[in-house]
Amino acid sequence: MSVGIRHDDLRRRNRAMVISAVRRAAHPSRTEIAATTGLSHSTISAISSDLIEEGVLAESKPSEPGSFKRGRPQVGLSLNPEAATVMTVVLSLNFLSVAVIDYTGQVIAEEQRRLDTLTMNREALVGACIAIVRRRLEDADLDVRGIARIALAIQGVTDTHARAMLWSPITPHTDIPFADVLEEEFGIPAIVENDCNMMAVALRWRDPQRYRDDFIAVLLSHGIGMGLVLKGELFSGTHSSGGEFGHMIHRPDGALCRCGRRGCIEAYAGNYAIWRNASEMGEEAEPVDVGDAEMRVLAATAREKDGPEREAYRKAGEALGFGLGSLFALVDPAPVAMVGVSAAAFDLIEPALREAIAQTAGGQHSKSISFDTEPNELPLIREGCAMRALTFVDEQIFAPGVQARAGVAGKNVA
Amino acid sequence: MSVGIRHDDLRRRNRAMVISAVRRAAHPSRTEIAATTGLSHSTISAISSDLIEEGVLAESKPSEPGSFKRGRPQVGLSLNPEAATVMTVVLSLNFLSVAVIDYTGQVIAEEQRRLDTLTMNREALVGACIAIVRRRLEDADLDVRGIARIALAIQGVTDTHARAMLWSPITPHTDIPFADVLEEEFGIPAIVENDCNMMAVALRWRDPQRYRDDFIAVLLSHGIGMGLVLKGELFSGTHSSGGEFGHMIHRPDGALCRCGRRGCIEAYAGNYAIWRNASEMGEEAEPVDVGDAEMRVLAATAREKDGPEREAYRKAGEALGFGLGSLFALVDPAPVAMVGVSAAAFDLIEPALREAIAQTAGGQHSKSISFDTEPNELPLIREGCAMRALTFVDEQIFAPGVQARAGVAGKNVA
DNA sequence: CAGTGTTTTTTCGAGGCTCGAAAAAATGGG
DNA sequence: CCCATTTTTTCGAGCCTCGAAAAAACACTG
Repeated sequence: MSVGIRHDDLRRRNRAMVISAVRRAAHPSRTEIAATTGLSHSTISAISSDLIEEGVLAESKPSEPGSFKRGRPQVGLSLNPEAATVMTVVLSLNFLSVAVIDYTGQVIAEEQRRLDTLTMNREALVGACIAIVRRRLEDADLDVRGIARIALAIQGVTDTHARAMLWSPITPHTDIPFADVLEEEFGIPAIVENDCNMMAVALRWRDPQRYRDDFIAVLLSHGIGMGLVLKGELFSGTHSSGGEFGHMIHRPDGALCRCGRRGCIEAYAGNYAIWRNASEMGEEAEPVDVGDAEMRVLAATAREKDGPEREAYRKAGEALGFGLGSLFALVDPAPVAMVGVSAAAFDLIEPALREAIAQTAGGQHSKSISFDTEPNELPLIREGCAMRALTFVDEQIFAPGVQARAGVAGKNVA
Repeated sequence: MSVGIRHDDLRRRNRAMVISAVRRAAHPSRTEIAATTGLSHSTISAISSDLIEEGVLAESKPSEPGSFKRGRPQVGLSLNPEAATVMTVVLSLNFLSVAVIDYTGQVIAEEQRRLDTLTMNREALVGACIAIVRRRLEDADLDVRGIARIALAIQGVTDTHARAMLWSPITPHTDIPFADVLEEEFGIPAIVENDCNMMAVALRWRDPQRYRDDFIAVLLSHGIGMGLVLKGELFSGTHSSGGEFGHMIHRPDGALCRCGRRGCIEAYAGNYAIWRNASEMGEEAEPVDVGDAEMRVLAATAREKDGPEREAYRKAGEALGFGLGSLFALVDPAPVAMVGVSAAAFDLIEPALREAIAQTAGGQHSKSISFDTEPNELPLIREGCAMRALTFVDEQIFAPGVQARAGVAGKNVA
């Protein structure tokens, strides 16, 4: 069942720890790393000199530029930007975006493309991804071997091993093994991740103070998604992907959801749901995709006068509030980030949301629930995706298990 | 943040692993342990001879009595029953139960007592627990030092560190620091755990085949509780206790719940809810405690004729079904164990439950959801509690961190 | 500008742990 | 009674981390 710790694992894990400490902090000194990891100075010294020699880390100026301290000045450690390069692919509704990222997380090159994901056939969709990746590789004048990992983020359900998209609202096709396809095509290890999970990862890197061990990222867009971090770890469902928060049941036998079921949270709070409630089309109306601009107009109208538009946002708030309340019955309250177009309309949503949450088990500790908003999800998803890919490089290439070490490290550490 | 692995941790963890392997399997040989842990024979040999010398393990007959294999016969390892003794305290509605357990998990002595938990004052409740523990200690002719740990299971919300009961339906009092009280009184380290979590722990020990890495234990009793195991670990809320499944919202502004809120699952599926629906008292009726015998009569009536009783169970099933469906939107479907009086009436609950679950996101994979029933929760809770206490002994006393080692191990390893 | 104090980093030997190989132990089969 | 077979122990090698001490690098002082 659980496996014992071998002697070689020790170094591996501690290497990974040093790398992650350097990635997290800005130019930490060896002494600072020793303090945060709890390892001795000698160990940190040994590991970091190894890593510098291998070209993973580099020495840089100390963290505090104006340090007027007495003794020997600290030498800051930083990631070597050229240690590895990764690629991110973000596939969302009618939109495909690719970026080449250096080892420090800086964007080297990028390309974005509109495409009609809903109507494309399977081969065209997969082909579009492959084509854009290939174009970036060629344009950036990069050797295929120069890319260490590819991470693909997609809206919908992915499998446990981050290898395939099982189901997605952006395409009628199911079970597309993107990771295998990309690996076969380019020979580069690839992973497939849920977009909301990547949002959560990005939030943690952006603001580690606020988004620390426990928090929730909710995507308010066409659909409702969620990325959940509990006890410092991404909480993905055991088999498939991130929690399908949007498809928790708000009202049994309630409004028609895009997924074909009834009463889902999304059927009240998704863009299409807000839209059809605002236009008084009824809860049975076929879900339509509404543009971001139209949603902004809708929000403006709702702010202006008390009509069906305002009521639509109220209903959305209510659904989200009861949903979060039920969620908080299971996992204790935590900070929430609202992301996506409708997050820009959170002022319209919040009152009903808070009222609903107060009527639930989560309401007791409503103080610890605070909301933050971020209207633009795409940059967030890409950032998270990049960090995910880089973390894989950190762990798999630069602090690999015994078997992987010789082979992979050899060709990537240049 | 995350802490590096020290060199001493290695032995500690591997010791813990060997102990747990012996506890899990029936008389495993050293070779078998080497296979399951992935450690080398030499390491297992060294660790187990240490443990035998310390009196934690003992050699016994091989696992397969009729082993006619060729070579040197395997020597089975087993736990030394006298290595340590623990105590379990289970506090439930109007009932207090204490047991003394040896290191293998066998019950040495026990005592049970009725008491009126709902009306007792705070001091009386705490005093009753102390008194029954003291009596067991004296009767069993045990030195206080002979008990290594006390584990107390209670219905309700406990704090993260397993030290206090924060809130419970069995008493009006809140924030009772049972662990501190017991430690102060007897000088024995104590922990406080949620009853449903202990049910889940026990199920895992009873049937590791079925209840392995992911499963759900649902308590169908006065209230509705849940113990959730995900990825092989008990999933407790981040701050407080196990998921308050019973207080997820089934119908916004719905039936009156014992917790004062409206529309909770419990307000449809708790004993009192089934009772008041069966007696057609309306969903506003004040919750009353219904005896187990009365519930059994109710179930029998419901089986006999199609009246309000049957409808009450149908409503309970519907609430549980939508609740599980919402849960399965977050954590992928897993086997469910229904425990408690109303689990004996699961035949009445199941049809509506399945129908509801089919209308939710969880319904897609309904194949992987299977139900098992266990009408009697008390033995399960006590078993889980015992295993919890013993696991603590395994990890904290017999495979302790560096600082704890000298002091504690000295007086307990006899 | 040399000496002193302070802090960071490296060096070095000690102690522990796990591992693989070989030896020892324990048994059935011929 | 010896051999084949399997389990368990023994032993030396190789790593890894640690603590202490040394070395390095700078600020401050007079």
